[in-house]
Amino acid sequence: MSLRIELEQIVSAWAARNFPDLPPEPWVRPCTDERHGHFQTHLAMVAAKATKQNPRELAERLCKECFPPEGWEKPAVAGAGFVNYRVGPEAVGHALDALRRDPDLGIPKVTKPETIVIDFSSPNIAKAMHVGHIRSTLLGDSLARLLTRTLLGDSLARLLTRLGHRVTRVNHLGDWGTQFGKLLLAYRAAGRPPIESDRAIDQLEEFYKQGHQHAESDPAKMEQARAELAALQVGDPERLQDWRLFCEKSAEHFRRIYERLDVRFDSVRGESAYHEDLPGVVQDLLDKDIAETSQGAVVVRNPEIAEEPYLIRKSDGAFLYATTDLAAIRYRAAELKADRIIYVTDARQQLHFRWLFDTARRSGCQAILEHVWFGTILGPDRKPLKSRDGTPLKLIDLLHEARERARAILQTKRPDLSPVDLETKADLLGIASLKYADQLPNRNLDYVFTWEKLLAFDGNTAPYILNAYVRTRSILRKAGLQKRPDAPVKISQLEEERLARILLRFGDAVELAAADRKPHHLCGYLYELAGQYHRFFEACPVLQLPALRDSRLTLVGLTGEILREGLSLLGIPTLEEM
RNA sequence: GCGCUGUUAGCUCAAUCGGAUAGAGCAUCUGACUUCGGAUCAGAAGGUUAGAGGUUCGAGUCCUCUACGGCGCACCA
Repeated sequence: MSLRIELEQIVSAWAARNFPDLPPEPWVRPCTDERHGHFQTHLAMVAAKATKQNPRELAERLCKECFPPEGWEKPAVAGAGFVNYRVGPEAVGHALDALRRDPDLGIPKVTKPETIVIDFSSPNIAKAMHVGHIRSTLLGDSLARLLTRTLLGDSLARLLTRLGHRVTRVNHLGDWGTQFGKLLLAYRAAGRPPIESDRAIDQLEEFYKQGHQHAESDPAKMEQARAELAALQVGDPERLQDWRLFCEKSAEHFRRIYERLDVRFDSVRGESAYHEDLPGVVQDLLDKDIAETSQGAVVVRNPEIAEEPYLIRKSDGAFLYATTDLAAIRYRAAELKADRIIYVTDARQQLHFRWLFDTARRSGCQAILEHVWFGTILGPDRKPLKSRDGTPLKLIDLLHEARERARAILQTKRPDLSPVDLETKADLLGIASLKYADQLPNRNLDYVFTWEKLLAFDGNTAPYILNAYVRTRSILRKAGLQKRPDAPVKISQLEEERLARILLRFGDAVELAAADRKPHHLCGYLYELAGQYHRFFEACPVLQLPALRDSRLTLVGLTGEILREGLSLLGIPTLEEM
């Protein structure tokens, strides 16, 4: 248990006894300025306001009645009614004893485990994955890891699986939309040529582009494209065969990218899987008087959301992605037993999801529905990031470039590496940097992408944190150890006490990132930890002082484990040396 | 027009659902290499948090208005 939580329990118990009407909130927080103390509570001021008492007097009382645990200093009142607490070195040592025995490294268990479906990534068939998919892919992956880890916990977790969230990662592929009419049109006009695996996606994109151009400029072609789609959707064998080919080739492309990113799914289920459910979904909404017909189409209305209605069936009888999403919710609630469904998409779909959730709830959906949205990745010109020719930047090119740049830097820093080693490390560093840089900014904001920032080695970057990790490994190697010793930690210097206190905050950081669905909180924590480790490293010799050696090696080992675990929650691998 | 969202140091970003003197990195300047890995560390400088009101012990954070930007508003996904 973290120092903060230990104190939190004491203070919140006092709050519950004396001010039962106050809404629960975390009363104990780390001080922003160490000079005030290590932890503070503003409880007295909030309680004073609610009960019209004097805040300083209340703070004095809190001080007297809320004894901190053994080994802490006496609390003190400051400012308008803050109460400050300071931990002593022995208490920090004791807390570390608990931390080093905790296989979960301080990550708390959820009290109410849920079955959670996370819908993320969702690329379209016959199109290369591009830069627009990266945030959803990485954010969704991190959320899945965070939510899983929060509950599952490492080894102890197997015993406690039933106490953890059960996370199902879903890739909802765009494999059934109107783009297939245009694609089929051009593909068949070209005589259905074979699709070659190594450039399959490029070929398919080219056909789509042709079909799109033709259809846009020629109403007759547009009509043909519509006919192609209709033929596919009623199950024409030849079109179906073509469609399957497109899906297969696209799946290979996705698989290669997910493999490189180390992202996996429990369920890959495209829009086509819901095709047969759609008439029933619309009929059900009509039966329940949630939907109505309007100008030949079927719509849902809710003036609280918008004037314009939500379209679930076109006047020509075709269905839309709204309909598919409604069908998917039913499937996930009924078949996957989801208590909660989390959608990870860009900000532009907010209105769609408001409609979707509202409609689903009105039709009786019990699952909690959540839209976790994120901003756009911008180029240096503050416009959405594009490749040189103006098309969306392809993910595969992004990964390639990341590796090239990482290799170039490695070659100057580590000319001694063997070619094989160089390749492996360049690949890992490139991907680690890319993943970290993408998850560092608050997901709600647009952010500006630059290669310089991405692969920089100083500042808040993956290489900086990995460097700290590598140094922890290096010291243990030098000490002749495979893993950390498990010795009591004796705090003797300020820089090691600071390091220890940060280590003890890991659980809080993970919990915050998971609760907020914002992995960037974890990035901030890891950066702080890596920075403090570097300062500790400067100030505190580890191997030279026999009396402190085991204690400090334990601290070093714990730092390494938490860095590794934290990075892995972000989907970022570590390496033993770089 | 309606709605969502944003504006913090020259640049890129933080700030734990209202807490103490708003923090980092880059860029600029100054130091520390007989190193447990210098891909590091120490320090300087840089701010009226877009602007104006309001709420209160306390506002970058909440409310109102204004300015500027991004995005979305049936028959694409």
